[in-house]
Amino acid sequence: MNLLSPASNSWRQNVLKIRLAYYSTEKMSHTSILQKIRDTRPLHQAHAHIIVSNLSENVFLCNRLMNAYASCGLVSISQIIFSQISDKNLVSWTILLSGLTKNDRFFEAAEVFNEMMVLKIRPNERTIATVLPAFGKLGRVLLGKSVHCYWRRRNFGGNVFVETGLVDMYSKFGCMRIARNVFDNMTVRNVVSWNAIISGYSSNGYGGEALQMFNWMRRNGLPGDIFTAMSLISVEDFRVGVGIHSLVVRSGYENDPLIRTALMGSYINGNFVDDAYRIFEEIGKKDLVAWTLMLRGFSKSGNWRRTLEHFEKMMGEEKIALDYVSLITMLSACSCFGALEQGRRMHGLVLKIGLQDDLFVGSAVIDMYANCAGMMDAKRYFGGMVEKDVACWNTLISGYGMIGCGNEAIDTFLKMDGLGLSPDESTLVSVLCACSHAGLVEQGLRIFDQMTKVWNLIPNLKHYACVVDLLGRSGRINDAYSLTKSMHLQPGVEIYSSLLTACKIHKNFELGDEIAQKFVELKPNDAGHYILLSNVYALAGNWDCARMSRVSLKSNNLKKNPGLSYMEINGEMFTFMASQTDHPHYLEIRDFLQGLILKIKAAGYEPDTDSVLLDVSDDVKRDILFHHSEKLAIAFGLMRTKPGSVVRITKNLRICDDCHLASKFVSKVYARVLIIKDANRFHVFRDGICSCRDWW
DNA sequence: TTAGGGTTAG
Repeated sequence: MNLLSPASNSWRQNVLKIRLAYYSTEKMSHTSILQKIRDTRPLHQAHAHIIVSNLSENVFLCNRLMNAYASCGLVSISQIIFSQISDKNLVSWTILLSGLTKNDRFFEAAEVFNEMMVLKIRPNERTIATVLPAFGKLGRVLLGKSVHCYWRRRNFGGNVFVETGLVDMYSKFGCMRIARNVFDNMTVRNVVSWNAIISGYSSNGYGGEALQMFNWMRRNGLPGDIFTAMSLISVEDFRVGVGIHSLVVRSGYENDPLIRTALMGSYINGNFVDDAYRIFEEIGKKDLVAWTLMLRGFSKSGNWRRTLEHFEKMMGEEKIALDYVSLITMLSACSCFGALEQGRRMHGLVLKIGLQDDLFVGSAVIDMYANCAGMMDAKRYFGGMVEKDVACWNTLISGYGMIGCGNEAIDTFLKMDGLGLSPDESTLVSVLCACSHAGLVEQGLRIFDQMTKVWNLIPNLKHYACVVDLLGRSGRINDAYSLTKSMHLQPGVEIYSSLLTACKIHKNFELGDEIAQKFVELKPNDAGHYILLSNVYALAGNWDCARMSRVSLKSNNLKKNPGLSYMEINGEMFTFMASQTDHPHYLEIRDFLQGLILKIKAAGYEPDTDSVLLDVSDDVKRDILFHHSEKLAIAFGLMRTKPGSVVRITKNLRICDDCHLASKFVSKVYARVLIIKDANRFHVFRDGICSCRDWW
């Protein structure tokens, strides 16, 4: 640029204007979208000025403009400007990439990077640092690794931006060993580098390592910042216990909105919904994320009434505009509670908001119908989708699995494979699980065997857990146990709990005891696992160990989920809790249930007191069985629905042996079809027989 | 260069 040319003066003015616009928008990026729109005006004016002043050929100016547009979210204008620059330089490419990644358009960023490679444009350190997050978010492992190699070959030397980007990328791939290796070899590290490794460990479930790195960081004289606090909040060990809050208070970020929502999330994950709600209430201006988190909190804690009330408040009083995540959360809640009526309403909202082409929403709708209405409705929605991804197919396959249609699940799986859609890890979990529910042992084993050979998938712990379940439930416990010993992975809680379940079903207490020992060493932080352990001991008559397991449950600050059953009658949801005598309809239900028990006893039912795994008298056991939530729900359902109609119940835990037995008798004596969905699958009781053929 | 809410599995 010739500074003496007549244009130079106006050029300087324009640079000034653009800088002004740039800085104002930069500040705006943290505030509301409305303000952003208002402030793009000077930017458009500057842009217009550049065009009329014949300056649109100036690369420097165009690069600046692109950056300014991208910074306020108008990345598509950035792309147009880029396409019109005749002599693009490396900075233009880098700014385009940065605009795309800053606006979450990772796929396009990777495409642009590929185009650069094709055009033999060599990226520099800044370009690489810009594009690495995109590879991480997209899971483009090979591309990421090749860029890492390229950077090493070019021998640029240490660069904190690139190296931190690499740590973050490998963490997102789940390759913590490589991430750590890059981190350890860094000569210069800043707080961002530390945060990247800490967040990597914490998000990949290595809480201990995350804390270790945090301590090491502090020993290096770095106190950490808000990002460090965010990463530590999500550390698993912190969730259930001591010190999340005190750490945050000490860090001084307690009132930050992001920290607050992260805290809410960790309380919800630890099943401390009231603590989460306390934080929610303290937030002055609640955003969609906070509202959505509470929706999940209420539904996760099994409280449908509060879930729905919260949703109505969100829609009514607060006029919060729903987005796809909040709708998925609600659909998933409807699915858990078997709330068909509300589920249909959510389906309507999906159409109203125009999210019918969203694939995530699609899976959630299919799942809701599969759980509430049946496979016909699920299939109808699936059939109407313009585009279907692997997750949609997986949802359909697991739907078939839940109703015990193993062959349909396998057929759907083969159909998907035949269409050229490669199954992913979850597909295999869904299909293996479907085989397990249907008792299709040989078919399941064959699919598992073909995993590596045909679909190039390396079995993970979940796959092994499915196969262990498949073998164990069919009585091949020793085969299941040898599989866990021969696999290339360290067995986790899931594997041992599958084995324990098998030992419990087949009353193999000797092996059960051996596995229980290993199980205890793993210190599971899920209440359900301790209950299982306690039940296995109880069945073996080892009451001391059974009691100990329940004590460790308490000492680990874990809460057992109470047994809950739900029933929707004419759109109204009724909840029943085990042993709940203060239910508004309790007396009515109790009287009816007493008569019901007498009737089915006359038909041959005898309470299965072995299902009560507590060291109490038989009378107390019978009373506990009488008050199981399913039985209260069945009685209420028979009372409140028309003779001959189907009684639908959803249960949060797995149905117990005694309720399963009683349901069979009820279906025969009362000539009613009972459909009970438990935590695992559907049981359709008809004429004294269950669709699961007592295999569950 | 790092950060909060979501679907399919047991």
